[in-house]
Amino acid sequence: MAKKGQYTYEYPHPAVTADCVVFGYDGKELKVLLIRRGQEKEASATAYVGEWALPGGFLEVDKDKTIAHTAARELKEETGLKLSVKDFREVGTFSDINRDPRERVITVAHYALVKLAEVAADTDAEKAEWFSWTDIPHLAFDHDKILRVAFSRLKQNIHFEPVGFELLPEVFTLPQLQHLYESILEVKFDRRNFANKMKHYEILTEVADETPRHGTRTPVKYRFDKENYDRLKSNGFQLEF
Amino acid sequence: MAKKGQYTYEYPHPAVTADCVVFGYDGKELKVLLIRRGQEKEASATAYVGEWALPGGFLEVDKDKTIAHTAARELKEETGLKLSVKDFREVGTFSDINRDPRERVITVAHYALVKLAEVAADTDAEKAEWFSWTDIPHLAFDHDKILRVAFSRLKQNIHFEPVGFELLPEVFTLPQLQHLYESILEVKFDRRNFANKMKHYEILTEVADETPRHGTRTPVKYRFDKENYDRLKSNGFQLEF
DNA sequence: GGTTGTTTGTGTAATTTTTACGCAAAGATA
DNA sequence: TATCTTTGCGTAAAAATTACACAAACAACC
Repeated sequence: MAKKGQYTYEYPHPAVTADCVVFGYDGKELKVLLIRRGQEKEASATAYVGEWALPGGFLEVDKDKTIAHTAARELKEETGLKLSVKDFREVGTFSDINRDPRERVITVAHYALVKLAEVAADTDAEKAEWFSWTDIPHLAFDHDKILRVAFSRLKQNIHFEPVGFELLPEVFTLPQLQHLYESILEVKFDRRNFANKMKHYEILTEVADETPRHGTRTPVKYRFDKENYDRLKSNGFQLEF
Repeated sequence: MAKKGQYTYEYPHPAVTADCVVFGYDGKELKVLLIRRGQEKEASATAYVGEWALPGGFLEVDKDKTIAHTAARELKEETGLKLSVKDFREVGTFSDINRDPRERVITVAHYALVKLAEVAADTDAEKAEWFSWTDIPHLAFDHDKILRVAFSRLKQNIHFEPVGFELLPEVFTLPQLQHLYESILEVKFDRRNFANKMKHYEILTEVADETPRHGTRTPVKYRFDKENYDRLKSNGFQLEF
């Protein structure tokens, strides 16, 4: 353990943290990964022990190349989830002078999208838990606010980026995709118009169906065509949902 | 002056700064306010002395309520320009481990839009200078990158917010407004379609013309109708330019 | 004072995009 | 076998976007 008072500066410095809003989708609801505070073997005295919070932690000044690296490292440490640095999108900075009772802490919030089915096994159930978007508990610090801003950022970004495909499994159906869009945008679409519009973009590839699904007519399965998406995008096309 | 080594922490802390990209518009070109580094009577040893840079400076840990307050305070100190805290929109965080040669410095970039004609007299010509967007010098630190990101953020936001009106004088003409949109979006519009679309939004109020203008047919003058804009917006309308 | 050149304002038809909507087939359940 | 839910498909109406031409205001020039 480091000796107290080891690091001195001529002027006061704030602590800087990165927080992570990790969104997942189980085919029905949008979910968020939260941790319970307290178990940490961390530097500073803990605060909000026992409460739910966003995963996150302190920037390591001489290790973390960027604040996104902090986010990735802390997410791994606190939840077991190992994501690439470029999976994190910045939400914004939260800097209210009293947002942390211990000392002045500025946090840079990020969000990330994961394929829930594929990563569910990786999340350390001891520390972390997936919560439905509609059933989020009260959170520590200003994390409620961060969560709201992160969601609104996701809602904006879905208009211009194919973020939906990062939340769905490799192979998915149109009704699944539509339901996801409806969950994020909080609206309802007409099934036929949604399908027409999606197909018009030519970014879906039909996949040969193997495993029939549950109790109704089996929907056609698709895969996101990233090659074509990148090609269209480089030709100046916009997604515009 | 504070004694050296006065502030100690158990773990290393980064310094945090706020930088400001202030955009103005002179009726012809988009402009940016820059300062020349060096004159500062600041805490830390200076870096990039004599080079051009974005105005900005260090968070005062126990004074600045939020990082936006830092931006406003530093802009005032360095350029004389006094803006309200809510005039600043966050661009993003820049945190590369080597972006400042002195110590680890995280900066939160902001942008602000001003009515150039009204504030030009306030800017301290000793320290600050307005540069045309098309003729920006090389900047200190990673400020070139920050500037590019700030501009792209402005470019995005103009689609959803009436940002154009923050850059124009109270009273302006349609050709001025169109030219501003073209400058920011880097496209050309058809004059008639632009006028039709704008008028369709019903956010412009015609103003009785008093002072005829320069060498051609005098254009009709307008004022931004904020009341109606807010009303339309609360009814769920979108600007969508 | 007339001519020329530049800038502004206006409206409509053609095209494209978005919206609204009905029906038949696939499979599950009773 | 009948019924229910879910999926896939296409078209007509409405709305938005685009393309486009001419006349009037004013300045500058002769």
